[in-house]
Amino acid sequence: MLKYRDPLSLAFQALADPTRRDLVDRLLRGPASVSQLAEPVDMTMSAVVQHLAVLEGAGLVRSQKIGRVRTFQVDPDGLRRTEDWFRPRRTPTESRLDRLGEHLARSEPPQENP
Amino acid sequence: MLKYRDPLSLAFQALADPTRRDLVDRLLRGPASVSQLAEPVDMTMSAVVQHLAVLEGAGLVRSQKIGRVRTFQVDPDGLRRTEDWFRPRRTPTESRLDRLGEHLARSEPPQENP
DNA sequence: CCAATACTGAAGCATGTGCTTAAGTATCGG
DNA sequence: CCGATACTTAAGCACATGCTTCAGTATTGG
Repeated sequence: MLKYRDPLSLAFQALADPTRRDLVDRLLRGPASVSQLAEPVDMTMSAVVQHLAVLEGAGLVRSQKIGRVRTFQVDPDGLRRTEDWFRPRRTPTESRLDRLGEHLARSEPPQENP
Repeated sequence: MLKYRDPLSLAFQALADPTRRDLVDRLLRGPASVSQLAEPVDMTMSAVVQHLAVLEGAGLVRSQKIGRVRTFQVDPDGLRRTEDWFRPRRTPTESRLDRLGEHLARSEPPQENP
């Protein structure tokens, strides 16, 4: 079939599995090794590694290996690019608020609880 | 396996297919019948109907049948609920702008290009 | 050094997915 | 009424996915 190889399809596909979304959530709290990621999950490390490969293939996480430990972390750009699919597809009512938000974001840096 | 039945998984799964995203895009320009949706797509109407069933099962579109014509339209809430998964998962830098947007959206109705 | 640790990779099984074809069932227009 | 229209549904095929087991390969601590 060889048809779902575009980045958006890969990302949505990756997020369609609750185990993988849990892994993303874990990684949002900070980088973690394969063992650390596998520990709370009720399946073999092998399966977790396969899930991580899907997430990495979708550009949602990245990893690097130091010694025998591979450490994963979220790729914020991957998440943002996926979320960006929705923005131009909001209904007009939602879009008006949205355009305001973008306008303000462009014009003034925000204040943290002034 | 029977494991991907939660609404979020269904929605992401539905959006993981380019044909289905195209159908959503078509429907964002206005409601359409099955025939109208199937016409520009290079596959049988049967296949398109199956794609539409996936989208409807995921709560991304709705349909009603009048006479022999079934008309589909986007369900904006379904799309918004799916997009909402990303919001609390943005990195801190992005989140600051985001919280500003929400704050402003709550306080003042926007002006259209004054 | 060498056994424990931390993955890695291949094979295999059960199910799920994306199509097609083919045979329906309603409704409508004349 | 009756043929065209507009779906609907079921069966079946090829390939994808989510696991498991099992057999590796590097690293590392003592």
